[in-house]
Amino acid sequence: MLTISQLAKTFSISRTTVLYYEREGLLLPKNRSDNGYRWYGDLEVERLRKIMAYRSFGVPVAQLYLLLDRHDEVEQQTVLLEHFHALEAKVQELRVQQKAIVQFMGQPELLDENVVTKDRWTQIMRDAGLSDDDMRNWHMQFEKSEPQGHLVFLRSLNISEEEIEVIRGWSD
Amino acid sequence: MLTISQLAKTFSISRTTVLYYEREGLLLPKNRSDNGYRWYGDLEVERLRKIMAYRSFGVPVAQLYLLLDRHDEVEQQTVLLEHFHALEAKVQELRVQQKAIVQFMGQPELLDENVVTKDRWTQIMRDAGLSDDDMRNWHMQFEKSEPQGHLVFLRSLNISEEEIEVIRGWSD
DNA sequence: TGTCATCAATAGACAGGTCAAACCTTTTGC
DNA sequence: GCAAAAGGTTTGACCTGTCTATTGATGACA
Repeated sequence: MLTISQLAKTFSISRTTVLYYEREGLLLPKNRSDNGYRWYGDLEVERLRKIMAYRSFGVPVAQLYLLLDRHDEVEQQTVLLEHFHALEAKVQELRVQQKAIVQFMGQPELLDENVVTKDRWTQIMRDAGLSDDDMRNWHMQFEKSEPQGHLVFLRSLNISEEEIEVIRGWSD
Repeated sequence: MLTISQLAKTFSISRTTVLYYEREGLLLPKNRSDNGYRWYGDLEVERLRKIMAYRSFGVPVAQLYLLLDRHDEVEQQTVLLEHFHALEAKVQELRVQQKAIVQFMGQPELLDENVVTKDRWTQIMRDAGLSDDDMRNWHMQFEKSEPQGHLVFLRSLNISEEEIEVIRGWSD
């Protein structure tokens, strides 16, 4: 049996967070001693372990009850799948922003400034602290997730088609 | 010359948002009439257009001054690039969560109690052809990239706290 | 001059999740 | 038996960006 602070320490979270979960109806103490202290047993530890796991998936606290209280596996799988799609939607949102940035940087006439050349881009990335490997990984990730945007970007650097093919081929 | 509400309507944002940008020192009215009304000219409209563009890239308001006030293009490109990487980091974070969900949905018993024990997990990894050193490296990698997830995993194996500390300490 | 729209300035709400702090009571340890 | 530590409850801060609400003054129009 653990006190609230012991429980919190076990999971490297704060006492307040445990209280927050209790307020949300997610994690009730097994019982209270006469002095009002909360006591948590194995079941509660197990339950918090699940909560931490689901939270690490990014599942909102407000949806945890769907995964903890209902034991309908199909329902749970559905909830997780929906959350998965929600994550995907966020990713796509970020990708759109990345794409917009790349297009913007590749078309500096929007800023009435100079064209970004390959050398200039390389220097920019180097100044940002990226190693050659970092750049290679960056291109591979870009190619994998947004091949069209990557192509547009590479063309904007006035790189030869041959070199573009080489860079895009890194992902294979 | 536009009033604040006209300006806001032009960009489909609220008047309050324009005031917010002013409070942040990003967009000052060209002048004020005797009654205190704000008046915005072409320069201010153009400036707000840029603000809206950068915001659509997801650049935080707190960083906009780096892109608006400084006309060092290298500096601006660097800011945008750093933001690009910040977006990439967020994407990777979401991808890790997605991956965890997939793995979990494939093996939900991992979160059930007393199913996968340390011995069984060790056997699974051994069956998969991993040596002791491989497992050690696996844990170190896991701890380095996803300490919280690693902790959840180790606890799921019902390993003693002491042993967990040892394993997590391998990364030091 | 009354009425309605619009402006100014300020304050607070909201979202989500966690933590900190304040203040009071109980237990613990020397 | 006193002080530290840890428990209780409750409230607020943090983050970011935008919105609503409030109150009071001004402008335009009939």
